Amino acid sequence: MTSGPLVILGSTASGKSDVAMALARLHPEAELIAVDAMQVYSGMDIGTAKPSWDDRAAVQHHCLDLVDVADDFTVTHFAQVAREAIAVIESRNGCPVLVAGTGLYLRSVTDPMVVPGRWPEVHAELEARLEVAGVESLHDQLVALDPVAAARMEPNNARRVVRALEVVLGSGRLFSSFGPGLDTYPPIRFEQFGLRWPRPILTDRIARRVHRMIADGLVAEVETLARGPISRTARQALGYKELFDHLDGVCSLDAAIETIITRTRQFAVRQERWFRRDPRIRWIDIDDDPVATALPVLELAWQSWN
RNA sequence: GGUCGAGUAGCUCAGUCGGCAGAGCACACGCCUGAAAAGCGUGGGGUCACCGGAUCGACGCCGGUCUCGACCA
Repeated sequence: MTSGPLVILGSTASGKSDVAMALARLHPEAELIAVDAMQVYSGMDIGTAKPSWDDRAAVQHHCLDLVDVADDFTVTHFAQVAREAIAVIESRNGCPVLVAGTGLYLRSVTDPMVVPGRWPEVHAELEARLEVAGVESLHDQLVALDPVAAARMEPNNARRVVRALEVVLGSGRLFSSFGPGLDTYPPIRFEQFGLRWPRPILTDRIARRVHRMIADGLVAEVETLARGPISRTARQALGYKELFDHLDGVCSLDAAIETIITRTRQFAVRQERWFRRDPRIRWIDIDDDPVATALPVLELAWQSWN
């Protein structure tokens, strides 16, 4: 059986970074690629649980700090950078190991995804129509133009309806004609391992981690960001948007922390739901020490890979 | 001790004239193609504090009990 680069994936607080670091320390040729929609922002370190500077000095990391917090960021940009990183690592006989928490970003790297282009003027016009005419009107038009795409989304999901119409009107092609969709899982060269926890234990880990982030100075980090411009993409990061609210006087610090914990828990569940649909993932069940449990499994895979 | 108010889903609370028990959040399940830590859909869940009464019929009306809060003593 041929196998390719390893992917270590899991929800937030699943311990995937620790496991990846432990694996990389055993294999000097390993280089880590962070597949994470928020760790691409420089200046957002504590709240995104970015690898420490010590870890980054010990093991080569990629796809961290790609852009300034003032910039928007997209899947396509990520896919491009990550694919380049993989190519560079392999060209010097290194071994890329993807550490993934953002499902869509991971698919954009591992799968042959064709993401349609952008048509900003069409998009702006659709947003304007959304204001006056409402989602139903736009969805009706999508049903008429691209029934397949329309059937794949909730009529109420304005963001997706607008995007699909943007592509149809802008490209002259059907939105549904771009790639097979996310619900097909073709064979790929990546070997994916998922870290899976009993939910109550993960919930507890999340709460403890949020409190540790606060103790580590997350509020000060957010205060620093609040002084400068920040993109809508970065602004919505968990732990940041709630503390922006707190700093604006919307809620107390304790209330903000409770909200962060709740939303992070919900996010972790959404990550699990995304990943568990992918039949290509091999799951490692953990209920205590992620490194001790997962490392032997990954070592086996590593041996058959190299 | 007295007066008034409150008690309804895990939480915060709506519930009109007595006529099938509701919302938001939480939770569970699902979706996802240039914002994805984003955006959306579906669902489960009730001794309407308790006991009794009048009524064809009570969360609602009458009597009593308990708990909480405010005020008065």
